[in-house]
Parts: sequence; C-alpha cells; structure tokens
Amino acid sequence: MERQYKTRQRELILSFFREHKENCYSIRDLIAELSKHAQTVGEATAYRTVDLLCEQKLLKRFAPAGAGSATFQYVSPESACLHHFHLKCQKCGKLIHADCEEISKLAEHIEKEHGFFVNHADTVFYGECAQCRGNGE
Amino acid sequence: MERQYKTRQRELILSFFREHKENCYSIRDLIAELSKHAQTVGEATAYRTVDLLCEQKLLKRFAPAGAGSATFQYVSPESACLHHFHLKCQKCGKLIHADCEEISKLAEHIEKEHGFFVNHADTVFYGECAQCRGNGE
DNA sequence: TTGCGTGCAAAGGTTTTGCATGGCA
DNA sequence: TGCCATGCAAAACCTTTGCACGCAA
Repeated sequence: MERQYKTRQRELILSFFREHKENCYSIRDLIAELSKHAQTVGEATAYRTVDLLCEQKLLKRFAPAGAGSATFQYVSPESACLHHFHLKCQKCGKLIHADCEEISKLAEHIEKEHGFFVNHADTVFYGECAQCRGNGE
Repeated sequence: MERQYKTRQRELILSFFREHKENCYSIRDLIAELSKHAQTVGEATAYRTVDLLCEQKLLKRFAPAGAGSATFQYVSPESACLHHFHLKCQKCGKLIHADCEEISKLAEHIEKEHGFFVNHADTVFYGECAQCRGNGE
C-alpha cells in the first residue's frame, strides 16, 4: 500500500515543519527558510508536498488573510487535532490546541440547538494570545 | 469628512449584496449576476468597491476554500455582527448569525481560562446547516 | 528496471496597479 | 472646476500542470 517514495525533499519539508511547530509558513517562506541552510526545493515540489502533507493531516492549511498566500503549519497527529479546536494568534502566529471541555460542549450546543454541524477541522478561532496581549496592546 | 462620491457602480454593488443577504459571491459571480440585469461594472471597480465595503464593515470577506477566489457577503451593521459569531454552511453558503448566550459565554471562557482574546469579526464556524443535513448527507 | 518524484517552464486564475477618461459635487 | 471614480490593459502574484529527466525501491 505504500506507494510513496522517501525523498530528500519530502524529508526536508516535513522536518522543517516539525522543527517549527510554533509558526506557519507560506510556500515562499518555506523555500526561503530552507535556502538559509543551503537546501533547495523546487517551487512545484513544495506545493505538491504540502498538499500531500495536508491530506495526511500532518499540516494544517490557513487561508490567506486578506491578499497573500496560504500558509501551512505542523499539527502533530498524536494531539488529536481533529477533535479539538484551534486558536490562532493573529499577531505572533502561534497555534494553540484547545482541548477543553467547554469548547466541545459548545459544539454540542450548536449542533443540538442550532442544528448546525460544526466542522472542527476547518474552524479556527482568530484573536490574540496571552503573551501578545501582555506585550503592550 | 465625506470624501466619497455616490456613483452608479457603488449603489449597484451595495444594493445587490443587500438584496442577497443569504449568499456570498466572488467578484466573478457578482459581475455575472449584475450583467443578468443588464448592469455592468468593471472588474477593477468591483474589486475596489468590495474592499471599500469591507472596510466599512458592510461586507464580510471569506477566504477562498482551497484554490479559488475570495467571496463577499452582506452583513447588516444594525445586526451587531461584530458582537456575535457566524456559522457558515460549507454546502449551501448560508451565513447564520448566532446571537446566542452560550457562544458569548464560550468567548468569555476562552479569554479568562486560556488568556486568548477572540476576534469575533474574523472567527467563523464552518460546517453544515440544518437544511443541508436534512437533504440527505 | 519500474514508476513515482522533481524541476523547469508555461499556463491558468485572481487581484492589483498605472493611466487616461468620465462623472459627481 | 476640482477631485475622486471608472475602466482598460498590463502587471504582479499565487498555484497548477505538462513533460523530460532523476532517483528510490
């Protein structure tokens, strides 16, 4: 069933994201960061690889805010990202995994009272994290 | 202070969105819909106008799902859209304004317990609405 | 050796911008 | 009349795709 080859580029990209769990990167960023370490990956390959990793639920894709490009961030599969919500800081980019009961209760509430089935994977709370709020508004 | 002219195009675009509160439209959709009524608006003007309307909080911008283009939808200023959450159906596109206490309580919880300040304007719950769930999964 | 992966270049689509013209106030 | 708005065309981006070559297994 394993129809995929292990290549330098895929290892490189996955490692990069795994080593930078705190931030998200556009394809452009990714290539720039890799090139700092004298590593090169073709643009098309980068796009193809992040698509692959998104399908495998190893990366999360964030839509461009206004204009700009999509960004990607590592999400560990073991953290059960499919079952909790995500809080994304709009200032520093930090992604917080909120595994809290209150939030799941809300999802239930929305489903029962509003008849609306919430897609956890696509729903992100945007705002500002504790640290950024601390560092002067 | 009013540095803006009232033009046919702006009236037209705002009216269109106001008369179609239930759905969201890409620039391409918008121009197509208007042309059905023998109304024309240049593409550049359409982009410039929706940007303007977004700044004025009369439209809400939805980032493109995967590839594709951004879409825009009317949000009435009187409905206090800045203070409640939005549920967006990924099937039919309907935007539900959830003015419910449970949800505001959650925002408080997130702020108090997680130290994360939620930006209501940018946060959208994606999922599937009651009707679409009814019409066969 | 087989067939997937890569990289280049080209294509496709969306959004922005420059500039001359048009139109509101 | 003075500016802002419009529309066209061009440009700037972002992303996808075709194809020949490279490389893992």
